[in-house]
Amino acid sequence: MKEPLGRAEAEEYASWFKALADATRIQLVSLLARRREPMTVGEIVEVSGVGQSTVSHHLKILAEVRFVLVERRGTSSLYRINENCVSCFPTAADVVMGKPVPEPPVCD
Amino acid sequence: MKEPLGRAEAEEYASWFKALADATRIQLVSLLARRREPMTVGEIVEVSGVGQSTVSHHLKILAEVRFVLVERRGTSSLYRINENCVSCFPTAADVVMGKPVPEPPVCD
DNA sequence: ATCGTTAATCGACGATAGTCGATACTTTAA
DNA sequence: TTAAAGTATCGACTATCGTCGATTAACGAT
Repeated sequence: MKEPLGRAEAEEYASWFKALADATRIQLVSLLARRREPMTVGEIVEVSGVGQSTVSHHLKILAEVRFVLVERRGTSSLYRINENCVSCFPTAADVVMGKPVPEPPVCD
Repeated sequence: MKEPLGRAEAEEYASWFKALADATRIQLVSLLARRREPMTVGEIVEVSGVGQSTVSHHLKILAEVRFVLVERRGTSSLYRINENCVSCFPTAADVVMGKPVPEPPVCD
């Protein structure tokens, strides 16, 4: 029988799911996904109604697993969905099947 | 343009991902997935090395989203993976594409 | 160089979540 | 009915997380 996941792998898997385990982050992802163009933090703050520092905090978490990509343009930061990461994001079936934990893809 | 997810839907999505956003729960799922037969809480406690009340607590969380199914047999509780739920578990792409939040499937 | 704009970081607070030991509950066996 | 076994729940503690306001840092314009 195949061995169950060790603690280290389990934590790696969990860190992926943690990125989407918050309603605010789900909303930010949903918002970015519905805009063709990248959005600045200020725009996101306006539309979402969440505080600026809070938005920045959540975007950082999403960026750490490369779910979103950031590009600095002048004094602004442009955030957009990383389509590559969306497709590499692990599924529940991956956990059950014991698939190796994906690494966040390196992009631009 | 399609509307981004509202708060209520975002929280429903988040509650799915929260179920797998903990390393211990990932390990329990992984363990159950690799055993053909259902396991009792006692067996899971032995193999996982986690305290009995902690195991019970995590199994309850997994059962609430029907990721695992429980069947009482005598004084024991038999837990097993719910294959239906594994396949209906939302993916990151579902969030991005604005797919309706899945309902945990009703089983047996 | 300074000022204004934008975003990231810091510090603090309350809320939530994970863990454990102890206790209560449920079911079977005697 | 009692006792024993197995599990769920409770209470407490700690750690982590989400949020906000304030501050700092980075950049462009004047």
